[in-house]
Amino acid sequence: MASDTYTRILDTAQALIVTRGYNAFSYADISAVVGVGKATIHHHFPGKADLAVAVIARYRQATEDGMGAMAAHEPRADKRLAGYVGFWEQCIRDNNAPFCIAALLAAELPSLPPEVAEQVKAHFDELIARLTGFIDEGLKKGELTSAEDAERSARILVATVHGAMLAARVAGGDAELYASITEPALRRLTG
Amino acid sequence: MASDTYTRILDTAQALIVTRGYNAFSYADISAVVGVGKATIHHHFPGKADLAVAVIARYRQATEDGMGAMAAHEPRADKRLAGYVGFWEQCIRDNNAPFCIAALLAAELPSLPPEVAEQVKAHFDELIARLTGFIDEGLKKGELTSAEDAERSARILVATVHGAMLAARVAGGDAELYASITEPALRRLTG
DNA sequence: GGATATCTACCGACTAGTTGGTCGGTCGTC
DNA sequence: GACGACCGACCAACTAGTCGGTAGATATCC
Repeated sequence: MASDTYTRILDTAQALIVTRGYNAFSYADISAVVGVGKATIHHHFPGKADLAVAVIARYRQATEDGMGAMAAHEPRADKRLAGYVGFWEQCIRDNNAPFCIAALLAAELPSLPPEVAEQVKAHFDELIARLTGFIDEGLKKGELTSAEDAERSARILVATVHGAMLAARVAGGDAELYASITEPALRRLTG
Repeated sequence: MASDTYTRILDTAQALIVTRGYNAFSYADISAVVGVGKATIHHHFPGKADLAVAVIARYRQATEDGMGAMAAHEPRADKRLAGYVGFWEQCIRDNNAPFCIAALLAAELPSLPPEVAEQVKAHFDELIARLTGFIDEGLKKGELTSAEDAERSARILVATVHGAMLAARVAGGDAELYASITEPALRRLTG
């Protein structure tokens, strides 16, 4: 039973990590935003690494849920991939979570506590596995075309999406730029 | 005339930023590596932002020099692009500077001092401009083929390279993985 | 040529503020 | 009366940055 404060700490931590990364956010920052003492944060999450792990674990779950829902409700592989790519375009446009936490933390990976790094790696594995599944299915059903095998296509797509996020961030949160980079990558699969 | 200490501080700062990012390295770290007092670092670089700006400025110059040398000595556009993509593959393989500083700092952009952020943006602009020039020339000479215009192709290539760096870092510095992602992106242009 | 002034590189010791984290304790609820 | 949520006060370690000062090279003046 996640309490309200618990969830708000998690939300705030997630937002802070998305904009600043792991090393540049502090308990004091969260304390100020949530309006609760620093000790309270330690009560829910003993250490900073615990907090970060909880954030990514929840993020992984949300991703899995989203992917699962897509697998259940959207039969066409091309539309599934468009859904994944388009999801981030919308995030950048709305500026609510304009970056993939795991991608950001991946950049900082060598300076991350081991538990946190493991979560990041796990997210990448899951994401690649999901998309590989979608692409594999799409290739077999003829909804997608690719010169490469499914896994490699998935890795290329994810890399392009992450690189496009970076480009959009440098351009001040330019969702159009993100779209103009990812659209050809998507079209290369959907034909 | 850049003194020895000055250069070593710069080198160390660059190495630290590449592995940890801007927010997770300190004057004390550099002090310990270079073997000079913290005050000495402040003597050469008054503030942390000054140091970071100097690092990226030098990095930008090195990039421009490298790109210029390629433009001068390598006439074929396809080989120029392969040179750019292959450069990073070698960096990852040698593990000397296994990540583009500007790409790493781009992720941290919202938490960067404005002067540093500006340098990062400037690097991206220069890099895109250079590659756009290469691709534009290559398209006209028939050495390259692309469904998109030169600038867009350049942005796609850069995004793929940066995303592939991220993937390689997550995979523990896997240069093969980097190559397997970037190679198709390159082949899409070189035909 | 010798005394003097200036400059650069460098350092130890310090500061104010922040970091993640601990402690003992209070409050309300079950 | 036990328990979870919460808090203020505290801590040692670290942060970027400052200060006054030293050693050595170089330039200036007589």
